[in-house]
Amino acid sequence: MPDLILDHFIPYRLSVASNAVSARISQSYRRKFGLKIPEWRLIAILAEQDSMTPLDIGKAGELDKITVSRAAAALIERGLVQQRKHPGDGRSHFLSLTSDGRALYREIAPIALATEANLLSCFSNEERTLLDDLLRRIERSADAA
Amino acid sequence: MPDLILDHFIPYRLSVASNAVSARISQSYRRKFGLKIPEWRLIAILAEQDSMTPLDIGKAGELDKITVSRAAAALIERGLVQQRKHPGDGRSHFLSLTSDGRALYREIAPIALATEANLLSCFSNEERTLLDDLLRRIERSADAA
DNA sequence: TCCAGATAGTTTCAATTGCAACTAAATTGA
DNA sequence: TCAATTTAGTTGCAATTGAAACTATCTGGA
Repeated sequence: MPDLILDHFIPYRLSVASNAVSARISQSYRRKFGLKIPEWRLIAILAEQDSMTPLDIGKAGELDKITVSRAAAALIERGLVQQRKHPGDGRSHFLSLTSDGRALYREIAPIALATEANLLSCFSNEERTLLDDLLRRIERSADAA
Repeated sequence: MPDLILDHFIPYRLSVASNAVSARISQSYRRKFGLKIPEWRLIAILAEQDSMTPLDIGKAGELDKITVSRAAAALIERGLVQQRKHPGDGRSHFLSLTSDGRALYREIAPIALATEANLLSCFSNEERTLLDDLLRRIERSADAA
């Protein structure tokens, strides 16, 4: 009856692949470091940018403001992130990693990269780049509409 | 400091792309037909296979048994899916679409395909096939570990 | 200047999810 | 044969998530 074959339906394939990868990755962040995915993402962003407002973190990491707010609160509580006043805007503030936060990042980053390498072990470099590119394009396409 | 660039980290790209696509797609199922993603997926599976047990549906669609159970209950409630006894196993049962369910499927399927076509409108056929293939491989890789 | 939006971030509350416990039926093996 | 274990599916409860309301601050125009 159907001309739609779920098994070849790209949104389905994408969701299944993403779930499988997320499950695999988040397990290791969670078990070893007690971090949820948004928390890990926030750390990774701050490691690249040093100091940012929650709003900019959200933009940089596709996190909504509620998620950023909660992740930041949890990380501040654990002493991994610190807050300081935004000089020009009293509603906002800057977030940055503490030295504990940076130390944690230096522990996790290699593991994250190794996990990724493992996931992609059967991919050539071209394929890897291609996947990155295709994912970006489909994402842009989805956002557009 | 980091050798990990979030923006090129494949698990991140995958998650962002999948979320963008899911958001786009689920909105249309939800608004037009009042279906959640697992409900839609269950319908799509039954449209292909005609009659299956919840267990087999779960295997076919990467849904866990709780999700299948709840989706099926909701669809039965709406008269889109029906249950009948499993002759050989009293613990289980068969699920299939009712004629209303099939009618709904015939409405949604073309929309789903059109949405997919739209998402992939800037992809060549080769790229499309390639994406499917790459997603399958990374998924297998993630499941393996 | 000061009031009417607009904006940053947080909190509250309701919906969704997922684990673990549960029921019921089937299978295994002494 | 029948008790112990396994399996199919459901349900109850706790954690996660997200939308909308809220607080505090900022901006722009009379």
